[in-house]
Amino acid sequence: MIMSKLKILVVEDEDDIRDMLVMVLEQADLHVMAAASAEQAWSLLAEHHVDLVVLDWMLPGISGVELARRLKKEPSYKDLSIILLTARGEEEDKIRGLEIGADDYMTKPFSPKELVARIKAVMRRSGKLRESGQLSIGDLTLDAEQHRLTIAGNTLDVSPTEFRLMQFFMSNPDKVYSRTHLLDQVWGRSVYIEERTVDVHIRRLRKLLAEFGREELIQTVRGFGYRFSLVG
Amino acid sequence: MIMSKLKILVVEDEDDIRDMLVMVLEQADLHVMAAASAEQAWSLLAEHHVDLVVLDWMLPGISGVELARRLKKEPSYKDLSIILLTARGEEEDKIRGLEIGADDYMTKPFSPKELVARIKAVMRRSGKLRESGQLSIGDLTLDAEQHRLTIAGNTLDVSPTEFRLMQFFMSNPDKVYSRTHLLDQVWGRSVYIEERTVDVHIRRLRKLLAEFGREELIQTVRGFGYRFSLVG
DNA sequence: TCGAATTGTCATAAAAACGTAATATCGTAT
DNA sequence: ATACGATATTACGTTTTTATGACAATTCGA
Repeated sequence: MIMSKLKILVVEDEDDIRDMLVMVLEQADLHVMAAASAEQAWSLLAEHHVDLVVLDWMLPGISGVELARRLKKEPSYKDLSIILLTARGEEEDKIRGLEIGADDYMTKPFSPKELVARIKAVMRRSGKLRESGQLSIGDLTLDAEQHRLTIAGNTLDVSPTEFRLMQFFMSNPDKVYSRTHLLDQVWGRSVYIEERTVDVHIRRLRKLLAEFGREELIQTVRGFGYRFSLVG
Repeated sequence: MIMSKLKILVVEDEDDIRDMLVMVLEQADLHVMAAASAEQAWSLLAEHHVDLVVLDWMLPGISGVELARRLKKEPSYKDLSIILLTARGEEEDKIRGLEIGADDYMTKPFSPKELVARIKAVMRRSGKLRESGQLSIGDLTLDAEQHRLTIAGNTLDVSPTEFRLMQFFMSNPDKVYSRTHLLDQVWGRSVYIEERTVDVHIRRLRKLLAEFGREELIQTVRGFGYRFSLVG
């Protein structure tokens, strides 16, 4: 299926960083626009459809936080996702950023890889990222378009959260993920949820898989987290 | 992604230069140790697995050249790479250095960038620059990402502590470690645990390895500790 | 608006991992 | 060959971690 690229707007006043961001995101096959100020960003947003804004916290004039607040107030931008870039680990910033309505945040310096991963995660959660057609592992098939999970032809009746969890696992098989990581990727960083909640969802998935004798696909790695893998 | 860093030993008597080197190399995401003399270097090498030595040509006492010569004579260090630092670009030094068996040389002053580049180049040549997060020794493979330990394809079911112990051994093969050292490295310096406890964990690992006839990989060195090695 | 489905949390059960001590073996210097 | 110190092995109580079932709050449709 052909699908137009996701459109990202980068708002960052420092030229070097902005250029770097643009390059990184274009590399990741995203459609990128850039603005050096909140004002410029505002007019670009008015003219172009944008899926997600990568927004620097500190901007001259109207700050990133303020812009985020205004965007979130505007009903026409309710589908717009926002990722805030904050300077080194200011815990308070994170909290305020998420309160304002940002979907995620990143602290500088960050790895390009992580930024792209977070953008995709945010997009996936907001349903803007159509993960390419089908994912098949063993006799499990996850069809993102149909939002359907089948095992040897039988449809599994999974809830939305379980579906996203399974989607994450099947997109990243064989690797161990901590509960924290799973919460970040599947639930998003803008919600605070107990780590143990992951266990419960894992159990629900396993219960479904068990009906077809495939519960061993989701493996516990004691002390670390969970892994999805065909091999025991 | 977790990936065992390349381990570098800097041997340089001048404090300023040594500190600078350490800083530069750490910046480049290398695991760095430092020694001020050949003697100190020798004992560090005995205790830690090191991939490459950055060695000053002129050292008080045993000179860098002499240390290089001795290292190259020692069969247990045959996989150790050496980069010599010489004061001026004396062509003669260069020749002697390479004759001795150094893998590369650099003349002071040099740019940090160049040093890092040469280190990577040497490592690449000797095949130590691994791309994946895998550690393979013989038919044993430890994959940090998957958090999985396999022997000839079969997954070994190891507990968290055993996994870390194995990870340490496989990152530092062919060297003897005392129980104290193992406790420090694998359990952490902050816990107090009986030395004999190490024996028990060693046994548990051996028991697993024995299922595949590989229990001799972990060897007892009476009076000193344990060693992980392919050679009996 | 009323119910079914979904979701997060908690309490408790169950399992796995750990460290220690007791005992058996082994290695080696007399 | 023997005794002594070091290592191997086993068993066991405790602690840590995970699994599970129930429940209340919330969401989502019908």
